[in-house]
Amino acid sequence: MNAPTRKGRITIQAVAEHAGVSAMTVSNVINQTGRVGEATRTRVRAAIKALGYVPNLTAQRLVGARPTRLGLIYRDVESVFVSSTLAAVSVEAAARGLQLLLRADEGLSRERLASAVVDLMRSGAEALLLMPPFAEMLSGTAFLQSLDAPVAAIATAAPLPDMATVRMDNVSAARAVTELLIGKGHRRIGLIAGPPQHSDSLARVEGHRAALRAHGLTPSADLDVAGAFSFASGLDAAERLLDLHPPPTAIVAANDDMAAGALWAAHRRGLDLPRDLAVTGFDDTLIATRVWPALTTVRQPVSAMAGHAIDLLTRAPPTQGPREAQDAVLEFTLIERAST
Amino acid sequence: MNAPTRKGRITIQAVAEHAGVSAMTVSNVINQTGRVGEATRTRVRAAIKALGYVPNLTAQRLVGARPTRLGLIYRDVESVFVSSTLAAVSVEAAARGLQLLLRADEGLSRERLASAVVDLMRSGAEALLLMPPFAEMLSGTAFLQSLDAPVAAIATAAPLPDMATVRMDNVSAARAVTELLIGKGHRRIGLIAGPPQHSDSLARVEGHRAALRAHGLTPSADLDVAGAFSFASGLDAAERLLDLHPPPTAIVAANDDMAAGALWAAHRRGLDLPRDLAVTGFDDTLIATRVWPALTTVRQPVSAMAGHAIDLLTRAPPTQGPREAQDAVLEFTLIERAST
DNA sequence: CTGAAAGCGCTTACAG
DNA sequence: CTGAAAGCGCTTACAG
Repeated sequence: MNAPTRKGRITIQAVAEHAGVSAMTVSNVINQTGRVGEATRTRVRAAIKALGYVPNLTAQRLVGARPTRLGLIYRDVESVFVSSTLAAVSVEAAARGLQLLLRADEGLSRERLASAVVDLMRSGAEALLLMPPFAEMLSGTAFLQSLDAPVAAIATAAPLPDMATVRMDNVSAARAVTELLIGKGHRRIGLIAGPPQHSDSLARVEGHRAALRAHGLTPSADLDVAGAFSFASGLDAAERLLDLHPPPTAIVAANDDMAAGALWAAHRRGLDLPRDLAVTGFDDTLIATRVWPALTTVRQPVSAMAGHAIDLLTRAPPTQGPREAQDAVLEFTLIERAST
Repeated sequence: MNAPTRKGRITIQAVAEHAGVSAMTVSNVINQTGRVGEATRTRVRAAIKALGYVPNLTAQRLVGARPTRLGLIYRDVESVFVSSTLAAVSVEAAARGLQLLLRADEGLSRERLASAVVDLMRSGAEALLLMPPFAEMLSGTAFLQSLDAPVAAIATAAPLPDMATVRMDNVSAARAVTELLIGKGHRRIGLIAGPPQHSDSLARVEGHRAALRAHGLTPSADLDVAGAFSFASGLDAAERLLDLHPPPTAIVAANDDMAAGALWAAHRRGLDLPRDLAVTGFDDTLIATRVWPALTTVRQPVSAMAGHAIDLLTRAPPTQGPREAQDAVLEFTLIERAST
């Protein structure tokens, strides 16, 4: 098996000569643009195959109209969810031959976020991929309006008027989780919420409460504790819940990291899980199957979301006045494991 | 705050006009190549700043000699280590404005691996980043010799003759882990090894045995169990170790995922950790601080390794006969947590 | 020290 | 249906 040498790279020109046509016709065949005769098309395809031609993405990009460089703002890489999402976005972008430009923004200020986005665009980003809380922070701002590039968000709770969204139904998913617990006889269920800046976090709280109400249970204030999506915040929140008299028999956490914290709090007190306490997570990150006992959780289809959002971003026709925002809702899966 | 529009992007030409020089001089200032007068340099820099100019990477790439597209082969994305490494490589590559081309290869065949690499090069990869077991599989082959592109590997156990390597001292790290346990009085220590195709895995076994010998302990065959770096394999291996009479008082696992499996085996038997059993991992992945109890482990500087390897790859002078392989050894950190 | 010219490998209007 | 020409935004020899 021989490796292709760098200099000997096959160009569109070589294919054109081999097929006895112009480079432009080869381009037309590849991009399925323009009308090309069936015979010519076949001949060009044969030449491409014979020479093992692969278009040079860089050249394609230099001139192409479609966005090929994606900007992504992220925060909290230490979080398993963010780390996995970054990996998923990378894989999906690479699979489409796109370049990814990343920028961390740990602040909560709109100003700083906007300047991070500007930097990203200056560095060559031609489309913007967001996730909570950035999507919510930017939505509705004049800054976003002034951004002459397609924008999409994944994992938001609801469609947004000024950007494409790809998401799952967080309310229904959270409702399903709590109903699972109610079905198992739990009546006193603690909730560890996520940060209010994240719309998905709020939707999960809403779903939880809807399930309680639907089953004639009154959501009580002392059973609702605020968290921040972090492991440490989950641990703290669970400690407070377990200090109640009587303590809850189950804890619903708005993500896996906080659920892992709840497991720790239970272990510290020597509780027998799930007999003394049931715990649920959200996202089905890698840790869900590593902690003890394994977490009942909701699988969020992150890779599919990322791929879908990227497709919306790169297939969007080049800017031509205000586009109507698209919205896609992907399926979630409730996964029952040993923690309930 | 205003966003830059796509069409209005500032080019090298604009900077040149603003500074009253040629585009080539601007290029020379940016790339610090060629001799440019101090006054001119200052003027150009001012123009760059005034206009907020950022070079167009795509154009730079089309013509540039240095590799700007990195190929990476990976496997086992479900593994926390691999997922984090992918995220780390993405971040490091993006920080340098490089494009990452990914390809999964789940097989163990050299043929398939080689054809995956060829595909990657055909798609435009100009340099190749490897990790175990791929680095070991390719090293010494004629195929690698025929590859006209720089190659680097991270996380191998030893330098390799035909590629650059960036790694840590796995032998010393594993030795330190086992000595920590010996220092705490453990004399009967079980080992869950990783797959033999990974050189780092073998080095960890070696370090463990060296520690035993150094303290007059005889490595016994029944205490050494084979694993595969996966959680499930760690669980299985630990079950076998705990079935021994007498069982070990400590288990050293060659990575965190297998250590998590060992924790599960212990929990299933109702053992009190670390009193009844101490467990150690390796890598300090995200799960190390989520499992209960938190794992004593070795932090492998993955991001730094990735960054360093990428620098070696992209700063290498364009192919000019056989290069001597470079090797860098980064520091590890032994982290003691509640599992020991 | 500085620049005019050629070219990287494609695609996009525009002709024919 | 097919092609000649221009151009995307840079950098690289080569002059001066």
